[in-house]
Amino acid sequence: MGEATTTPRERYRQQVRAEIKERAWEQIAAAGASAVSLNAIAKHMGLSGAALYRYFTNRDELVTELVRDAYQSLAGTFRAVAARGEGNLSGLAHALREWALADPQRYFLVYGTPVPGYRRPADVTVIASEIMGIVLEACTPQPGDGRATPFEATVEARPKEEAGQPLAAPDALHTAVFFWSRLHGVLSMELGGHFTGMGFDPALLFQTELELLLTRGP
Amino acid sequence: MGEATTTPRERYRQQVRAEIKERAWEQIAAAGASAVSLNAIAKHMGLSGAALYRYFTNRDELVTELVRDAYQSLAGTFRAVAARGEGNLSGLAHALREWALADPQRYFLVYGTPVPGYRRPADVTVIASEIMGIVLEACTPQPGDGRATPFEATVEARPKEEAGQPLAAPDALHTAVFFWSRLHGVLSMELGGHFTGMGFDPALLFQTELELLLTRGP
DNA sequence: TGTACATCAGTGAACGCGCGTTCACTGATGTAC
DNA sequence: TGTACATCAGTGAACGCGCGTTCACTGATGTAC
Repeated sequence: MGEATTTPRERYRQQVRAEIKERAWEQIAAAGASAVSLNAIAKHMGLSGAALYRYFTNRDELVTELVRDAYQSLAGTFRAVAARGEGNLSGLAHALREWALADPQRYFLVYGTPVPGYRRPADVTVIASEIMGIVLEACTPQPGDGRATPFEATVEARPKEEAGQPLAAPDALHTAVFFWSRLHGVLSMELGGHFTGMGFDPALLFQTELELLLTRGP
Repeated sequence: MGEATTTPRERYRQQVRAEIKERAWEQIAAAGASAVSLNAIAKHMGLSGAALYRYFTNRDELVTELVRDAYQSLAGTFRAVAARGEGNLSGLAHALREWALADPQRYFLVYGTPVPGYRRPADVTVIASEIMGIVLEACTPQPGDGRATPFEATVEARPKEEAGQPLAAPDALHTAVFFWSRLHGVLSMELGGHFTGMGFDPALLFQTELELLLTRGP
């Protein structure tokens, strides 16, 4: 254990911080991100509202911390999947879906409606590009790999251009972006309830979209 | 003009209602949907807060009305496109993108992060399915049309199944759903700023995704 | 081990604020005769 | 056309509420000698 130097006080501090964030997540799950309230969290914890200012300088810092944690959680999930040797597009896709379904509001905090005027802190942007990096890696043909692309179908089998307008080369970045946007499309429609009453199984839709991506590329 | 029976008072009423909604949209554009405030709107219009209760029974009714208007606006846009004879997938896609870019927050009010616990009123759901109906129509081969599907490439040229797992038949509903989810994916990533700093032209991405859909189907 | 001091978690009162909403009212606009 | 009445837009004061945040404080926990 590297944190042997951690004092009991510091440990307690981190526990309370963690509980504050947990309560904040409960509020978000119950009424959306704008419902996060320091006073309400304090009351729920049996503390006075002022006590929370020992742990966060203000409400904004708490929310920013939640956003950061959300990004970090996804990055960690992806890293774990990759470490398990399942860091291909299929593995990442299923990890993404599981992660999103586990806490939809956390997912939306990252990829949902942007709050006008809100700027992601620089370090969060770094985590975001780390996430994209892992996807990108899955889209990059590995040396020693049998195939030249992450797809089962070969690139050559696909039409090179359409109606005289050349399509962008299906390079890794291109693939990663469409991997992301398509899965986000299906996922956010599912979580937003836009499929309900249409007689579709969202899991199957996700799977279908993923398979189309895997077999044909973007 | 069928509204010849409208009294001046009623006309005035509608004007004020319209201005209230306009101010509400400004608030949404500035700080998100949760920032809609009757008092702030009233102050901005030079009225007392209580005056607005002549026009909306409460805050909730105003917000619901905005949601309804957003759906109706998109439905109207789609209807107009169809009436212009451009109701194919390409025409609808570009209309969707224009509509979304014209007012991103309006777009997100419809397809953005769902507010936990919020139920769309029944009549809004009706409009939503009307919108889907127009898309569905564009996905349905028209009698007298030269082609059997809305795609340039024929269905037969595509592999019927992959790895022994049969793909769902690319029928109209299937096509419509993927049309919607893919374009929503690209659009919401663009509007959410998740493409910034990646060196992509969002318009081109949208166009590319659309063309892939048109030439290869879902 | 005991004492003196420093650190720090948490309190409770207070601040100003903006919110949604109600209510009795004034005054202007429209309607009926 | 003029008068009597009804309708209705808007006022302003008031309500209770919860919010974020500050501040001087108490009391418990940790540290130094």
